Amino acid sequence: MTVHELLSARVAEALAAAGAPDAPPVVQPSSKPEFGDYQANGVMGAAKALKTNPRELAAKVVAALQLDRIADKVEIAGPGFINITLADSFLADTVARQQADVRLGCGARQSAKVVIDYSSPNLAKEMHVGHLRSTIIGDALARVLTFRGDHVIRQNHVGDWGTQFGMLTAFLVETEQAGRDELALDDLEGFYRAAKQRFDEDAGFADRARDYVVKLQGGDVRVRALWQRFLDVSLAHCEAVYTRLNVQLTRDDVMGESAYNDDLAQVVADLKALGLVTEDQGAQVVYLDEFRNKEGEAQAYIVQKQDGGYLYSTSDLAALRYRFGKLHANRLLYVVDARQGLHFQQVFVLGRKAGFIDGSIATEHVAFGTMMGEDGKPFKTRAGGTIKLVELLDEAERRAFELVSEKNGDLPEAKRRAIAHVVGIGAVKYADLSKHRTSDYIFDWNTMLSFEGNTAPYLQYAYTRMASIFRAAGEFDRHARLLPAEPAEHALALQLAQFPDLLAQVSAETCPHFLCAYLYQLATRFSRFYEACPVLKAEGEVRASRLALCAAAANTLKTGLGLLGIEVLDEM
RNA sequence: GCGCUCGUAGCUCAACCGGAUAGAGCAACGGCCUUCUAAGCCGUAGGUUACAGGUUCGAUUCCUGUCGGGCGCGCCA
Repeated sequence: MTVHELLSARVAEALAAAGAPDAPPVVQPSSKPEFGDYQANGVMGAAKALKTNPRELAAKVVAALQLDRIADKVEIAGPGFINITLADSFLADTVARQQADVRLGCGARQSAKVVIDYSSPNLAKEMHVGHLRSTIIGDALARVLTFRGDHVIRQNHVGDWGTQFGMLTAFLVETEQAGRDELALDDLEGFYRAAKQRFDEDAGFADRARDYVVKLQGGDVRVRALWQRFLDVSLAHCEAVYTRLNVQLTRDDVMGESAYNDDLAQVVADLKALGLVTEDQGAQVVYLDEFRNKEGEAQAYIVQKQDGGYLYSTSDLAALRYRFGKLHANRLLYVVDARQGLHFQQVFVLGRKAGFIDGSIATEHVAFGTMMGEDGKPFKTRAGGTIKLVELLDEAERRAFELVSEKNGDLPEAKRRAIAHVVGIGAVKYADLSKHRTSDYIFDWNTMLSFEGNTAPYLQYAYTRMASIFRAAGEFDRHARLLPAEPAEHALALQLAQFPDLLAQVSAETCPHFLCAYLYQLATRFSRFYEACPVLKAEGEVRASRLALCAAAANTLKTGLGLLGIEVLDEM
């Protein structure tokens, strides 16, 4: 049982004993240090329901509250808040128990089978900064859920199908026949641009491209082979980016649009059999009552074009059915741009209506904001293009290398390069993960590549301070008895004890920024402890306790950053 | 036109589903390295939470309206 669960249960019992059996306890970490460690706000609501005086009810609740050996102090404040200060010994025991557990107290719960759809780049082009959010938010969620004991299945729903692949394969044939090596596939972006230009300028080529689409989707062996070659190159590029970003996606996780090609006709046939489909102007359309506007007009959801072709609306239905029926998931997460919100609502509603999924499965669109430019308008470079992801990572590592050379120039260059990699990539990822995912995303080199304040390097720096202490200390007992007597020690121990509750929140709300905020607070509390409480200069059991507290902090910080896909360093 | 979403310090962002005096970082100003890494710590200043109503003990949070940004709405994904 976590600290929050324990306190909630005890306050609920006390409320029941005081005559409010069904009142929610509303326990949460205190908003200010003066209010103790936790506050229970449920009394006011309960008093209102019972039509009694909240202060009097609070007194009854406090009298009934069983927190022996848990809390040091329980006070009533304001209109009926109950402020709880936890006992140092309780915090010490809680932290010690967590540290003895590989899951840091986050396991032992009912696990779910969760499919997470994330990253999902279009393989026609190189990955650009717009792919960052889905990739790292999804990866962090996959790690957190796995850590908590869920069975996570990653699905990289790459864009590997559709009209542009006809154009690209046709162009591949052309360039090779012409022996134009300068258009080799190692520059995917340039290759795409050249193909697009050719498509726009030459009607003959455009016709050939359209013919290739038909051949590709019809299973033509030669065109399929060209297509496969293109995909191999593009996927290799993605994998290089994933490796560099420390993102746990492999080729085994790829389940692209093309994988559902053979199911699409069946999806439409099933929808028709259920009487859900209407033909309109030659297209097969589903109208859903759930999406009517005030005039009573239903939103159209096209599942088949008038030329017989299918759309992503169809393949998403096929994927939905696959993830439920074949993968047997009971939770589906789609880490996709918020602009597709309506689309996913339609997919979920229609999928349920068509029986592709049932009520036992949770479907969640883990939406994130649109990337904007520094002027607050939709993002574009001066040339109207996009910034490649590798360019961002190059710049991040370059700046980090400059900084580490300035701060710690005595280190050998290879070491500084290695540090710059971890710091630079960490900064980029943290800058993104630390923002609420639903807010629009402003792309800015400086804020994204900052190394001060609430940034990954700050957290990594705190870790190096811990590591430095361990180096100087030599052998010590990581599990020595904790005696968090000083305020800074108490605050740090409290923070550590809250780790399981925090991860539960991240899992429930699918919000990695909660974890960032937690780790920042952890690092801050450690830094204060570091300033206020000498470790190596202390003696006897105090020294042993502080070393063990550092060890617990280091373990939690490293684990937490690891769940964000961010590495730590022993020195930087 | 309809729908979704957002509007918080000069800037970038929080605020744990209605709780106490709205918190951080950056930028500004002032302190702290002979002592475990100063990428740090401490302090000062900075707010009519876009605006107007409403709901109640209590609203950044919920409801209505207005203004403003972004996005989405039948054959791209």
